[in-house]
Amino acid sequence: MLELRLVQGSLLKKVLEAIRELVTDANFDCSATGFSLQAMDSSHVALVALLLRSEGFEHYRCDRNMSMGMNLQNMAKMLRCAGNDDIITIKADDGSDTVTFMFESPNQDKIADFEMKLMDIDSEHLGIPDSEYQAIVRMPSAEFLRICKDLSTIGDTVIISVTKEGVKFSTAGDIGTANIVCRQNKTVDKPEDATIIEMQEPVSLTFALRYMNSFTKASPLSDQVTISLSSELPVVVEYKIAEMGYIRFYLAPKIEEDEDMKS
Amino acid sequence: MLELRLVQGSLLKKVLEAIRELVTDANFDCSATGFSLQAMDSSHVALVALLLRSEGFEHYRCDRNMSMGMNLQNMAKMLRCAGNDDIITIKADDGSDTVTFMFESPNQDKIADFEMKLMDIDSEHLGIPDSEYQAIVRMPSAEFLRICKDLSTIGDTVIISVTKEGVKFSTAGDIGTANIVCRQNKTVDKPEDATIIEMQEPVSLTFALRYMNSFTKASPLSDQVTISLSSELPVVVEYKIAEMGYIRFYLAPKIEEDEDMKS
DNA sequence: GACCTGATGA
DNA sequence: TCATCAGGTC
Repeated sequence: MLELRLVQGSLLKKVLEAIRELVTDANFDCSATGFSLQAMDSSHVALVALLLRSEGFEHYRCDRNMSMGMNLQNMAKMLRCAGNDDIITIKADDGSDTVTFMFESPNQDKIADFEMKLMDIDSEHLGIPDSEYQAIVRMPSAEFLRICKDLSTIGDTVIISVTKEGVKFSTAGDIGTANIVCRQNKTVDKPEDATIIEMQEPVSLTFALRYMNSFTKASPLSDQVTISLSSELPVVVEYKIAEMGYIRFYLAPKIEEDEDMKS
Repeated sequence: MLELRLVQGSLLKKVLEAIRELVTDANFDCSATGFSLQAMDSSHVALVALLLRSEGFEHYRCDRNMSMGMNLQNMAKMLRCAGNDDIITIKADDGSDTVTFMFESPNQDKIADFEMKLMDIDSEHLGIPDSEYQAIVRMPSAEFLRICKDLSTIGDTVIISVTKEGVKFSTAGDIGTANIVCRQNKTVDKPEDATIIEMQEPVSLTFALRYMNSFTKASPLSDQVTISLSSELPVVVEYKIAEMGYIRFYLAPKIEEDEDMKS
């Protein structure tokens, strides 16, 4: 038996809006630790990892570990039926092939339950090691969103280069080239406006903007985004989910040869 | 070497949004006087003249006259990547075949530079004589925009008739006819709401609404528009750019015979 | 209330 | 990638 009650239901709504474009089907894993998901995007290039810790739920009952395969498009459809202020409860009986989402309006006047069929999904759960990164950039998520969108109008890939002074986002396309530099800035009125760079050594990596733009769909979850970079490692783009956990997106850098081969 | 720093970068953004629909490629001419452009629209019917005086820039360095051919669609794309509060600097080295647009965010935390290839464009720079006009109408740009849009839903051409009392915009189409009269009104709370007519003698001219509607894309640049009319002369539709200059659109009147010839 | 811009689905 | 739809702004 599983019963997870989330007072701030809008969080779950935002989580699904953030990943449904990238991942079509995925297993949600439920354990004493929390409610989590790990999945590759449909083209097997990017990876999404979600964690909602059990402590973040008002009520968290998970008698034994469960893995529930869901179609995220359909799950998002159902969650869109929840009001933003609704309390959402996720329920599943042991051995059942369905999951139930219950939405309670704040004043308890409206109670809805949506039942969805579960799917069998081959899960390839990767152990993701905690790596040391050459550079970690924390910046306003809205700014990162804007930069990725702007650069997309010029080119298809972004080169992210970190030095002590700042982080540079560059692209090139038919009509020209673009470089956007964000300086480190810790002394800002509101902490959510800060741009902070922790750098062990300079790093410069290339990524497909298409995926970056998908990742930024998670911006509503957090004012800040963290970008962790190392040569030879996938970049991690992380959005913290207040009091609960995170969404992390992993994307392998493009190898330099790619640049020469295109034409 | 050319370096023009414009604190109110949104002006340049608006200028490009105003003319990119009408003109695809054009030469920007840079001299000690200012940054200017003169170009025919793609069907060679209308003419655009832009002037941004050097005094309007915070910093204006132009060692020698330069003419820079740009694709306005691409230039607009790049300028859209500037924030509305950004400071924009236009840079070009002598003999270079590129131009660089630099965007600085107000707090200097974000600095972007976009480089664009220049083009070779045959320019046919016309000397436009300062003519005397039979009538000059000054009116709110939003009102002119609205009139042109409204009349477009009825007909394809507008007859602009000026008398001492006011200016009349008329059209006719399959579904009927329309006349909109704006009376002179100098005694208005806000000067930008005034409608002022300076008339030497009455005049009535016909124009294609399609072009008028293009011209009104410049409305965000100025609260007022000036329409200068004379028989046998192109109409001038002018939007002043605060402290800097103007955009002027020229359009030849339709000859009366046109009316009879259309079936 | 209308228009325009941005976002989404086919 | 394009057309449609929704939300924000004036």
